[in-house]
Amino acid sequence: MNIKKQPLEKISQQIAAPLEAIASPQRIAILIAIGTGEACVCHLEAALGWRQAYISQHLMTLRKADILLDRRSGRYIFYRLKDVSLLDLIAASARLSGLSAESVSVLISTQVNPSCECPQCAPALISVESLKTA
Amino acid sequence: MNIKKQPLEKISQQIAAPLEAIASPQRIAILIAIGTGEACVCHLEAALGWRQAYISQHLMTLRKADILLDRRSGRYIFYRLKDVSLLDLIAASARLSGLSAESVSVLISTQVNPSCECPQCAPALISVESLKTA
DNA sequence: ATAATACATTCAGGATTATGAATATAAAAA
DNA sequence: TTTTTATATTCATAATCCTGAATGTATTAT
Repeated sequence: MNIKKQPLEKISQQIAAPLEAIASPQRIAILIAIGTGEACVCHLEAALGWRQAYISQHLMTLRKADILLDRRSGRYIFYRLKDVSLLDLIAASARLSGLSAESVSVLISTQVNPSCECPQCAPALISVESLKTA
Repeated sequence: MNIKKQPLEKISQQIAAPLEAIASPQRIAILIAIGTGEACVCHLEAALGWRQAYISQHLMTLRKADILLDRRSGRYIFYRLKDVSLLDLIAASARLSGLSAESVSVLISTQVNPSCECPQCAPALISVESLKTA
């Protein structure tokens, strides 16, 4: 055994730390909405239908727990998962709840929201708009 | 697509349910102490060094969340994980905290506690005791 | 029947969290 | 420079949770 056996109490505390941040319906919805890509706050507003301040608070919790990374681009701030394997953890948790892996992955893949006008989603809308004025 | 797309809000609520029960240092310690085997409350008392009532409360939380199963045998009640893959979820969460998979698995494998006299641990002690009186 | 053992439940206070309202900041546009 | 846009932060409070103390219940032993 070349691994020093740490006390169970200390280990379980470290394991619990990220889980405590993740274990909330709101933050799991946010993490799924971000998925493997990036999302700005306004995208999440459109995707989730919540007020901006509320979303920012949950994002702050996830950032403090070292789960999210952020990147500024102009006046947008894009969030992404620090470790994409977190989605596997969410999938594993879904299995525990009796959900199929697909019922989650279907949601993760929807990156573009028609009611969102952020740089991530807008390109899909431009063609539609330009048709009207043409 | 033959899967009906459920609303994100509902899905994330279902996913969060078990996580909310698990996401606590105390209950993760209990789950690791139970591991792939069975444990009675008195075993957990010895393994964790907590008072009995405190342990029972956390066990109740895990039972309500449908994470643990219990089996009565005489005056002992043995708890076990309903789904052993939960340990994979804990391992995945340990990885997120920067812990090695081994640092957790080492703890999971320690099923016998010398300071516990429950039926699970006593067999290992009998030989030691019988040597003294022989 | 009484006592002892193993475990569960209830209760209560302090600590923490969730959520909304209001406000602040930082970048870009006018 | 003023305004607008996108996002962050602070504050307050109701709700929840953690934890310990006390007590209840079920099973076995005497």
